[in-house]
Amino acid sequence: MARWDSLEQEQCSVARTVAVIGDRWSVLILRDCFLRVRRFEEFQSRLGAPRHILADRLKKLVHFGVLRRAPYQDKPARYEYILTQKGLDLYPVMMAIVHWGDVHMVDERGRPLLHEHKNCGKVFDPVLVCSECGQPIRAKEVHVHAGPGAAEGAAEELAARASASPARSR
Amino acid sequence: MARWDSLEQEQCSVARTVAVIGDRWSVLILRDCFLRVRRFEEFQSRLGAPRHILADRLKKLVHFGVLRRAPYQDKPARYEYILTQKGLDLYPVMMAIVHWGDVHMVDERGRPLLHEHKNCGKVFDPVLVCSECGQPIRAKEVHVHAGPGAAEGAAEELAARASASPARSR
DNA sequence: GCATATAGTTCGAAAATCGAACTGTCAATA
DNA sequence: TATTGACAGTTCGATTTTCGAACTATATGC
Repeated sequence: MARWDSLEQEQCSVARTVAVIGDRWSVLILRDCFLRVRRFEEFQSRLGAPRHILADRLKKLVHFGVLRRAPYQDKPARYEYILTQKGLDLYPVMMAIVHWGDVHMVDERGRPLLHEHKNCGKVFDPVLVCSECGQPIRAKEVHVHAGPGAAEGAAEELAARASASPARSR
Repeated sequence: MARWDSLEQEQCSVARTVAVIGDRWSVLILRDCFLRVRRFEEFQSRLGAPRHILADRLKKLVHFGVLRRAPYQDKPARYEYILTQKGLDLYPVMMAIVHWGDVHMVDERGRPLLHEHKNCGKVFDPVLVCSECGQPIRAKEVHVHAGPGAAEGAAEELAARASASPARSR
């Protein structure tokens, strides 16, 4: 992953997130974390991943503060991997991924899992809404600005791109 | 990607989504798509990806119906890559990724990009809410059931896991 | 005839991943 | 006491992917 370390430095929140969870095993590990899997052997048997790859990914997720490695017994020392708050904050990413898969990738048998919101007691879908007005968000209703951490020239480039080619020709 | 083709077959919406967008370049390509990039050369110069890898990923995204390859001129024939509805539906995934990066991976200079909701005119954050009651969703407030497309034994396994280890010991 | 633009393809070298076997610690069993 | 089993990794050679650089193909403009 030598080349990919530079992603962390990029002036882009997608790139920086991809540096953390942008490989297949990491996403699957996190899926299992949200299903309360915590131990090496259990990750391994569920995922079928090569053991050293699993060890590497767990190490990396700990390094990035997404998981923490907590002892659950001495003699012999054993550790389990638990989501930190930073890791728990990936829940919207996971749910968005699950929902897209539920809508676009299911077979004729339907969804593998259903999600029930304990607060209201109903099976639900996750919906992405605007923090300010509460309405669902669609790509075309969003305008992108350069923020304080933008790269040089990003503002101009975004402006040019926004005016070019009016959204859709056909 | 020989081994990963089997992900598509798995009884899990995360795995099936990962089969489509589960590598680094694909996510970065999609980021650029949502910023209205459409042409091979522009993807290539923005991403710096090896050209054959880019070609391969674009081919795959078209194969999965996330992008379509549309001609924009004859003589010589030239094509551009445009998000389909299936691709546009990945917007919540992208926004969730961006937001996590904004919160957890920014440097001292702040967010690279700001998102303005045209409907309400404000800079916003994406929030994941319950489709049924409209409240924001947290991982601990969700109970997972086996759905109609679940694997054999999934229901029992989930039930066992839900009762085990009451959420957090320390 | 030659440079430029666009969208790829080809190829050998380098890096990541693979499966299988091995290591180390300790408890329980024979 | 020797052996087996559970757990959490590490090591290793073979395979697969990715990398960077060069090359191909089509057409326009000088």
